Amino acid sequence: METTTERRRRATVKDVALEAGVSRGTVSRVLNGQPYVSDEAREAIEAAIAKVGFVPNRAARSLVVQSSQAIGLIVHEPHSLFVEDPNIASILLGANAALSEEDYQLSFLIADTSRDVERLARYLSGGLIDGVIIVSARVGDPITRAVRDLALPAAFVGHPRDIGDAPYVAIDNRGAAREITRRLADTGRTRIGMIAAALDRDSGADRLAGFVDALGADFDPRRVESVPLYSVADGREGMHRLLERMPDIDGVFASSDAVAAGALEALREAGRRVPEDVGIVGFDDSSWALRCDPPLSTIHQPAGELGRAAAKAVLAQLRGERIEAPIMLDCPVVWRESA
Amino acid sequence: METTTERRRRATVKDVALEAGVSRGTVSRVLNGQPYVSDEAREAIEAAIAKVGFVPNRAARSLVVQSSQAIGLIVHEPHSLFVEDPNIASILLGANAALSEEDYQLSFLIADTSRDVERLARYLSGGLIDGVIIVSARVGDPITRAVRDLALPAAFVGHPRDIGDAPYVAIDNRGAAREITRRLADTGRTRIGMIAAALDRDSGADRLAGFVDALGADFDPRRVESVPLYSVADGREGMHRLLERMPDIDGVFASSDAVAAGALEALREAGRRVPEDVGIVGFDDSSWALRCDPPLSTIHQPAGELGRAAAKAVLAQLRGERIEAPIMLDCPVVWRESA
DNA sequence: TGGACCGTTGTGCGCGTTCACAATACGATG
DNA sequence: CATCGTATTGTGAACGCGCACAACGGTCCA
Repeated sequence: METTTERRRRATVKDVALEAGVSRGTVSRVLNGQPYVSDEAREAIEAAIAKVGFVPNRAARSLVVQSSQAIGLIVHEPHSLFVEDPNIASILLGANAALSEEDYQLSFLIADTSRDVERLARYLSGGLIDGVIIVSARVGDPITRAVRDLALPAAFVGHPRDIGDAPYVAIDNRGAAREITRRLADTGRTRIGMIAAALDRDSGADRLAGFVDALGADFDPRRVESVPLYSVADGREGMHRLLERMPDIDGVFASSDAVAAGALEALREAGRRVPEDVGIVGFDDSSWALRCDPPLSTIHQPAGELGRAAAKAVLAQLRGERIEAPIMLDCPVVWRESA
Repeated sequence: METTTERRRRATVKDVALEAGVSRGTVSRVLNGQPYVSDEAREAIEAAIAKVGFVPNRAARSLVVQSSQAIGLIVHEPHSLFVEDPNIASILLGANAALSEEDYQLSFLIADTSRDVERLARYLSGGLIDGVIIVSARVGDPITRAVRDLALPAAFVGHPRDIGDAPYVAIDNRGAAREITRRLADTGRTRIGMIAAALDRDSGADRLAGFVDALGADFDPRRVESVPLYSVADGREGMHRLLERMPDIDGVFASSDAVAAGALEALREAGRRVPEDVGIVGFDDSSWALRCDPPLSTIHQPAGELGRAAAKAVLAQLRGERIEAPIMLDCPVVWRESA
């Protein structure tokens, strides 16, 4: 043993059996709540378990039943974004709640560097994880590939195009973006631009598509400024560039609340008033939305529910059920003061 | 098997051995990089591994070597706080980086409800986790007790009083609080109050102690408003109460940036200008600090480094090293515009 | 009294690894 | 040529558990 603290040998079923004066099989039966064990045997065993401080070895159990009662939630993101994004935490909590109800343990796995990705793939294939929830995957993501190769029960939050018919839970990003952009127009804005972030993933691309839909014939690619991440810094940068190209801009659709928060800073720096001079709307209804000044009009993204639904989808697969249709969740517009 | 997709039987060492025409022992040797295996055997085995798509079963390996190359990071927090707290994410990332370097997998475990706590304790004792990093434990925390009972290598971030001589990594909350409060006084504030959050944990209590230190003879318990959580809502609530009791207040030490953000809202609602009428300082230097208007003067908490150091402490214990002294990290004052 | 049946219990095997040991082959050395 | 050491390999046991099966003792009915 490698600790200095001389870790004492753990009690095993055999110890319990010995202590209780029964056989391993009987102990195993009470452990798993199976029938055919007499009351006196059960009591003796329970007493013995308490006495020797027995706790089943999960590795051994996993080995024989080929499952570990643990499911992973994988986030493949660069550092910075994860720290800033409150959505991920909510998804995590929602998934945990659903799993907890069925006595599954959630294990949150993060893939940061490419080295992480490799190690993670090994870990997943090691049999210590029964299924996975994958958040914010990109098209061509190596994690996605690894999961498919392992035929591991999985559910995606969001919908990268290359996951085949794997179950996913999502919102209608495109429709929501269309709706919120339209209402921006309905309130009288005529020179509307967009800061489009994360075009390399489905949510980003779909939000842009919704924007294009809404503008219809008025659409002009010069109205869109693209930035890599859903981050405050990128939002600010994007807004600055947009202001330069459209000095008379009077409406902005930022593809996330964080992006909107950055845009708000840029607008303030440029001396524009919100919502008087320019109206702005975000996406997510994260804690950013209320924290901004003025509070953001945005799309409510049910992050907790997404996590919960994804978890349930994985559990269903574990039970052998087949998930046919994607699970789509509602995401209403929340109208506040920024537009 | 429980999946509908007919998960194919995984290849085992035996399959590889058969394919390569050698014995299990030899396969095991190349798998673990041990000496005494001929070049031709090694090549044959590597080819066989690739051919049959072998990947070692971790449960089986864990069973015999009594270790799993995975360490847990436990956060025991009610929902809301975790979602709001950017520190936790940074700690997580720091720990992950350190573990990744030694090829350990980080598994993030959250304990939300009391049911979670129980399940978590079972999970930890199951042998699938070699050690744990514990964040934000309270005194008397059942998780702490479970970990001690298991004699699991552990490291705490922060310093609950009842962890005995378990290794921990922390900052000098008391000293930092003292320092920042003093500078509040040095800039001419004379009627200074504090919003003290989370007094049930060491960080909260120590920050209050530092405040008391700084005020010295001027201290009066009526200057302190206590709230349960490091949250924006509680900060706002606390500030409102403080304003009521000290209408002439001209300086506030909020025990975290989130609390300060809430206080800022309350001050704005009360029509006080910051920093002209009242100066305010926070604690953490989280993303809140820069996001507030005006930007917060605060204490820089090296969250990523805390996580990294805690991870290293756990790994050291796994190697059999004994961690004598607590690990203390620097936390400089960051002076901005809110005071 | 014999057999069928039921509840209850014990036993052996296998899950996929690693590890210690024995066994083998080969060359070098006396 | 016998002996020894060294490099390499195979084999059995063990890790802790669940499961299938056999075995036991008793009750009930014919």
